[in-house]
Amino acid sequence: MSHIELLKNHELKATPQRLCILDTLQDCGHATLEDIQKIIRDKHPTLSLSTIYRNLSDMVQKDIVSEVKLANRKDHFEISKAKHVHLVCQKCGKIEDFLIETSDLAKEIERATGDKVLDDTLSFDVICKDCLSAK
Amino acid sequence: MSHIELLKNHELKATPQRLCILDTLQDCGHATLEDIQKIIRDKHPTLSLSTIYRNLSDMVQKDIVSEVKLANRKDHFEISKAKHVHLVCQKCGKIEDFLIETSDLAKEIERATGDKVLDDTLSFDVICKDCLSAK
DNA sequence: TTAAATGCAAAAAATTTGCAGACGT
DNA sequence: ACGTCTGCAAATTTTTTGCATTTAA
Repeated sequence: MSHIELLKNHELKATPQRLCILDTLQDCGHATLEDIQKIIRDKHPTLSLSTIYRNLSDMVQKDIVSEVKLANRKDHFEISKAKHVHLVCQKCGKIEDFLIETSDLAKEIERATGDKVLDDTLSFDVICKDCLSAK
Repeated sequence: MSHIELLKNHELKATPQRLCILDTLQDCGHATLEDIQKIIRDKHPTLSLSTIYRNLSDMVQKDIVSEVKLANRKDHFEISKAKHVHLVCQKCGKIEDFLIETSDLAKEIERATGDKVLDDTLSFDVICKDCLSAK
């Protein structure tokens, strides 16, 4: 689905600013607010900071974009996609995605607590393959 | 271990301010910076905001306190303890801890990626038992 | 006694808001 | 044409810092 459709499907106008933000997220995979500002400053120098704030916030509300919170790192934003685990390399800082079935854990929690598990976000701190082999 | 020992073991002086912050975290289990300010304002009205910031930051550095980042919620602080999962109720906002063995997941990730998994932080969004039965 | 810690006030950084004009549909 | 969206500047909120004084060890 194109970003234009994506926005329209969520009752948001497909403005160049919003498309620019989405393109940036698409290119980066993960990006902090700072990253986004910096990248956008080149492509679209007149795009204001408040517009970035407002649109990220709106798109997170609409669940077009996800805000990813990780320990010891600035918050990242990304285009919402299927559930995955974040692998955060403590050496080089790279963040990999890893698709995984976590429903067994969810089931176990439901059994033990009586709660209903809705959704999950999971991250692991790792030393990535590249950093391991660089030693 | 007392909070005094806890601080001394980490080369931090056991000041009344630090003890007050730790007591507050102990009582609350989880607390946002705002919570901490509010609670401390009563017990110890002269404890300054910058001291709270500085000490939380120092104690997180020393790993006495953990900063818990959760999607769509303000960051929480808590006294560091054994690894556990956070269950965040989307209805009432309550956060429960749930001790669980996640090493199988870690193993699976290591096998599939070649990374070394160091540590984990995991949270699940739930509707808690109480909210479920309140319907 | 002495290095570390605190409070205060001020600075800096991050985020939000109001509003007049521009723009997507 | 209409209501939404934007840029700008200003307001607000959050976090950090410098420094004189106090305090734990």
